[in-house]
This record gives sequence, C-alpha cells and structure tokens, in this order.
Amino acid sequence: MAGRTDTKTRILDAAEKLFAERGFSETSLRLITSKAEVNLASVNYHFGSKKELIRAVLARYLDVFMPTAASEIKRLHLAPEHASLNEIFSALIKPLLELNKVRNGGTIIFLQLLGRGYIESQGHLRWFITTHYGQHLSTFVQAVSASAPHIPPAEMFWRLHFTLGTIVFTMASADALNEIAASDYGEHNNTEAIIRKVIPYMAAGVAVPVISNE
Amino acid sequence: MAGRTDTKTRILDAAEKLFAERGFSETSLRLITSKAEVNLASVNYHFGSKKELIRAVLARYLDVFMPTAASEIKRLHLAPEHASLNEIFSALIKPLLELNKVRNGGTIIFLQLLGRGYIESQGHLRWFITTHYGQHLSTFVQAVSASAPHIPPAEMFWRLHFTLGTIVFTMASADALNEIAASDYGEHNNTEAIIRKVIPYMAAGVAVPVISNE
DNA sequence: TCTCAATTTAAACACCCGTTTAAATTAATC
DNA sequence: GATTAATTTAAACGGGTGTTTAAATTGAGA
Repeated sequence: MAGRTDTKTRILDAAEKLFAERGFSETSLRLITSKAEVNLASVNYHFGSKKELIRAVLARYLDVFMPTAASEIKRLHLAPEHASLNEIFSALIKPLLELNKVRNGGTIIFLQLLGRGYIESQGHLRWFITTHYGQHLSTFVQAVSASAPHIPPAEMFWRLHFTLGTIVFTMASADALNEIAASDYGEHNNTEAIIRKVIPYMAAGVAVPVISNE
Repeated sequence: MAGRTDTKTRILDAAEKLFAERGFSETSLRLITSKAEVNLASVNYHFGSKKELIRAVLARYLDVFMPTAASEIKRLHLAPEHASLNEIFSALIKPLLELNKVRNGGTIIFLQLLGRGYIESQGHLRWFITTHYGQHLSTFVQAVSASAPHIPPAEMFWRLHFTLGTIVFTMASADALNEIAASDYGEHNNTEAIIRKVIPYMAAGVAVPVISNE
C-alpha cells in the first residue's frame, strides 16, 4: 500500500453525497474527484468504472443496514409473527437511524440513493440487491406476510413495492417538502420525524383488506 | 406556415416516449430527432431548448388531465365532501385512462413523466405544476380533506405527497414489476389493474388516524 | 409569378463525458 | 539503501452533448 491511504474512502464519501442530491448520471467523475481532492483517474484505478463505483457506494450502506435490519425483525418480541405491521416497520427505524452515526445524514443519503438507483438504473440495481441481500429481504417479507395473513402473496408483492415507492420518493424530495411544510405550516421535521410519519401510512396501506370489486 | 406541418407533434410524440422510458437526461436530442425523423436543429427552432421541450411534453398531458380530473372531483355525487376517499381517488381513473385515447399508452407515459420530472428536476417541476395548475390541485386537496376531516392540514400535506410517491414510483417501475409478477405469480396486469390495486392502499394510508405517539 | 417569411437542413461550435496511457512518485520489502 | 510493487498524476483519446449558424428549401399571399 502507498500514497494517502484513504483515497478510496474520500471518493466514496464525496460520491455518495453528490449521487444522493443530483442523481448518478448527473454527477460526473470530475465533480466527484474535485470535491474529494483526488485525481480523476483514481476512480477507475480503485473501482474500475463509474458503474462499479455506484455499486460500491450502495454496498457500503446495504452491508450495514441489511444485517442489522434483518436481526431487528427476527428478535421482535422473540416472535415476529405476532408483531403488528406498525411494530415491524418501526423495527427498521433504529437500523436506519444508525446510518446517521456511520456518516452525517447517512439515513437520508441511503434512502435517496436507493430511490435514485431503482429509478435510474432500470432494474439493474433491483437485481443487484435481490441477489446480494435476498436472504435478509425475505426475512422481512415473511414477517410482514405473517402479520397480515389476509393479504395474498401476489397482492403483498405489489403492496411492498408501493411501500418502497412511498418511502423512497418521500426521502428523495424530503428537503423540498420540508421547506414547504416549514413555510406553510411552521413545521420542522428531521429525517426521523418524517419516517415516523410515513410508517402508519404504509402499515395501513399494506394491511387494508382486498376487496373483490364491483 | 410551411414545411411538413406536424414537425412539432412528431418531436413531442417521440420525446415523450423516450423521456418516459429512459428519463430526461438520458435521452439526447439526437435520439429524439432521429426517431421523429426530423432535423436535429428543429427542436431548438420550435421549442427553444431541451428544457422547454420537456415542459411542453408535460404540459400536453397536464392540460388534458388537470381540468377533467378537477371536474370529475367536483361532480362526485354532486357533493364531493360526502364521498369516500376511495371514491375520490377512483374518480381520477377515468381522466387517467382517457389519456390512453389521446395516445397509445398515454396513461402510463404521463405518470412516468410525472415521476421522472419530480425526481430529476429537484423542485423545478413542482414549481411549474403548482403555479400552472394550482387551482385544479386545490380542488382535489379540498375534496380529500373534507373526506378525511380528522387529519390536520399539515399531516394531510405529507400524506398526499406520500401518495404521489406511491403512484409515481410504482408507474416508473411498472414494467419491471409486471415482469416479476408475471414470472413469480402468473399475474398479468395492465395499467388500469395496477391503478386499481394502488388506490385502496393510498386511501387507507391517507385516512389512518394520527396517533399522538409514546 | 414573384416575393417574402416560415421552415428545414447540414455543418460546425464549444464543451463535458468516462476511460486509458505512460511516466512520476510514493511506500513497503529485502 | 536498492529493488519492486502500489499508487498518484497529467495528459490525451474518442465520442457524445445541447446549441448556433448560415444557406437552402418550402409554401402562401400579393
């Protein structure tokens, strides 16, 4: 090893911030490396390509979040299947907020990256996540399904993606929404407050009975 | 007037399709004009810039959707304030599906454009919509508020944006989700079927009682 | 039919992009 | 301290971007 030892980290730190606030394709490697104060070519040296840098940025969060989230779900009252949907979703708050300790604003950065990734990379990221973290994901899906046994699996599939959309879109626009809420209603919410607002909404939507329709 | 009369239309038609499926910044003017079989420079001649083209693409849908949606809400049983949330959201189905008559796949194109716009253009589109269609929007917000009077205005503000996120993220990934649903559950949903799935979810979320919390 | 304005066209402009190269520099190993 | 491998650096490469220009073409109106 040689040189300043943390070039990789400097790149990741600068990249995640820029990716989260302007999206992947709107963020050039030149912008990243200038913010990180490293040479342009070092991205390709350390990560191979921009696409792999994007994956590395996401993996750094997913590697922390996924295992702790799954274990939080598992030890819900030592019996996840008897937990309410609100409890299950709420069990994700702590793992999410702990990302703030990893890095300042880590929680919202992670959720914004997730949203950007799902929308910008047409299915590419979806594949990456399900193949790398499928085990942890199904822990979550099983707990939710057990808690809402009246929802058929196919319907649950859709509703969990509705839920993903809700949280991810909200966080992507969180700053703008917070500004409006502050000027229109005098409200000032941090990331945790927004998460606590959205959980009852999602839990109610996931559990609402399926009607056969007229 | 001179030349082929429908150059503007050819550009708009090609642009909306490409914008919806790959996003604004990922779609070059050269790709648009080659699909539209018009000259590259005609975009700047007719629209001024790419940014104004994006706005024109969106306005063409909003100009149709917003007035009919607002009038559908207004004539809900001749008394919108006594309609259920499900009825109010469902009143948007017809205006949405009529976009399919304007152009093939118009409904999903519109919703995808909306989502792309909200996420890619950091607040820029939000401003455009609220200033140009604010009247129609508040018709909708008032009907929803009257139907869920137990939700304070500030909370309703957040929940309606949760709702926007739900529908818009879902439609942006609709094709991918439909593929998975087809292979995993043998389901085949068209745009209308997905909209009908998402409405109960959103209605339940918007109306769920606010808890003061521990 | 001639005139003139609207439109279309091909070409160029100036700039930004991700990636590669080869030399310079740095740190570790013997 | 010499050797070697890892890293950093400046520069260039090839290509794509939105936009502008000026000439060519088109279609009405007089």
